[in-house]
Amino acid sequence: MSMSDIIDEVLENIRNSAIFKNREYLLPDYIPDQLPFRERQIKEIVSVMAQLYKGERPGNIFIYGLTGTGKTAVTKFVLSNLQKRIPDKFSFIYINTRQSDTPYRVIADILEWLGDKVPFTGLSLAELYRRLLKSLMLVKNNVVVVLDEIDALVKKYNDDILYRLTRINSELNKSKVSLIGITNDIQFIDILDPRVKSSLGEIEIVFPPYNAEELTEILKMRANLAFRENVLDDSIISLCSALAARDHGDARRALDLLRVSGEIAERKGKAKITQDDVQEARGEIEKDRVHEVISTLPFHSKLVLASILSSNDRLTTGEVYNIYSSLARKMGIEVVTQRRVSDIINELDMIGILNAKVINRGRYGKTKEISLAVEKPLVIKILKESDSKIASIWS
DNA sequence: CATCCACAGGAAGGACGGGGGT
DNA sequence: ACCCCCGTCCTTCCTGTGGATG
Repeated sequence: MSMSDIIDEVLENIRNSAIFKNREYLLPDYIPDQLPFRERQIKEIVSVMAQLYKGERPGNIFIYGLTGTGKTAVTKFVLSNLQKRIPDKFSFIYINTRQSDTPYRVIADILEWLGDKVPFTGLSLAELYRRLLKSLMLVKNNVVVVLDEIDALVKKYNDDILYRLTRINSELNKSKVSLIGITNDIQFIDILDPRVKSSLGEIEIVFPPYNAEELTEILKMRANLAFRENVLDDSIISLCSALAARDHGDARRALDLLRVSGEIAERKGKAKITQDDVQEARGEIEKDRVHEVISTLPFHSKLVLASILSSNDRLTTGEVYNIYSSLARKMGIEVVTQRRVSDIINELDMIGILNAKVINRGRYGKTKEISLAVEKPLVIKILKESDSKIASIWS
């Protein structure tokens, strides 16, 4: 089969889809031209950014809101629309600090965006800041830097990068930099250095979670764009919204759920999405997530996880460490310290594979109560196929 | 009511592999 | 060629702690 045949075939499949008219409208990175229930936030951001029109530096903005409350979509929406209207007044860069998760990467991203080629690693941070300043000197317009999910970056490192970025303007004369910081941790601002706090928190905007009715409305709009007629009725949309509303009103999850439900119905060759498809989609999304996080774990984290699987009860840190140690001994592998295992347990908790709760048992000490947060057979299956040494535990 | 358990979790730093600048 | 930097995973040493028990 030739290349163009393959392309034709894929296109043909899409044209023939009984379910989707245009699947892209349900993908997470699609920015709609309507953002319902966010008028107030849009207005606030625009009124701050309007300073750009006069060629002045807008105040730094700090945006809070849980995941899937439209923070990123609204910010991108406002900036790109503004860009269309006053293209010669400013430029902006969006950086997700979950992807670019070190100060080095963030600065490197800005430099690359400015057209400066920087090595993946090797330079000192000080050198990067020097280059950044040099490059910014040559920029004529104001620059808006959006830092999405900065709480993660600042917690992992410190707020030095924010401090430097907020201070950089004093070294620049032509163009000025303004920051938009996005976070889903409300308490985040408290851990900032007071100087950064006062500078970054010039304007604060809050994004409350969507409730079930609002989610329903949002899903309806997107469903109309994405699906063919009569593919789904309102009960499907309500179900997706209800499931997502239970999860702190996360619109992204709701959209994912709807899209995957559609994909499942399509794979089955059905013409309509049913409630069962939605339930199946839930399971599939969760499985993908678990697979993704477990298979990329370092070896000892996998081994710690495997240790926890060996019991159906809740375990303490000490018990986990004992099981882990004996597994490692059997396999002839050096153990890491209990201190490290304690951190590994926290990491596994963070990514939602375990539940680890600190408890006080009085006389019997302070420890963590650890249990599996996901389906055990699934974890075993993933561990087996991702590491042959660990697979030998169950053989 | 003080004690003391079984850890929690912070701080500092090191080994190592991937990558520089000059 | 030489020395330097970075991120990741890990160690060592440490101080802190809620509440059942004696």
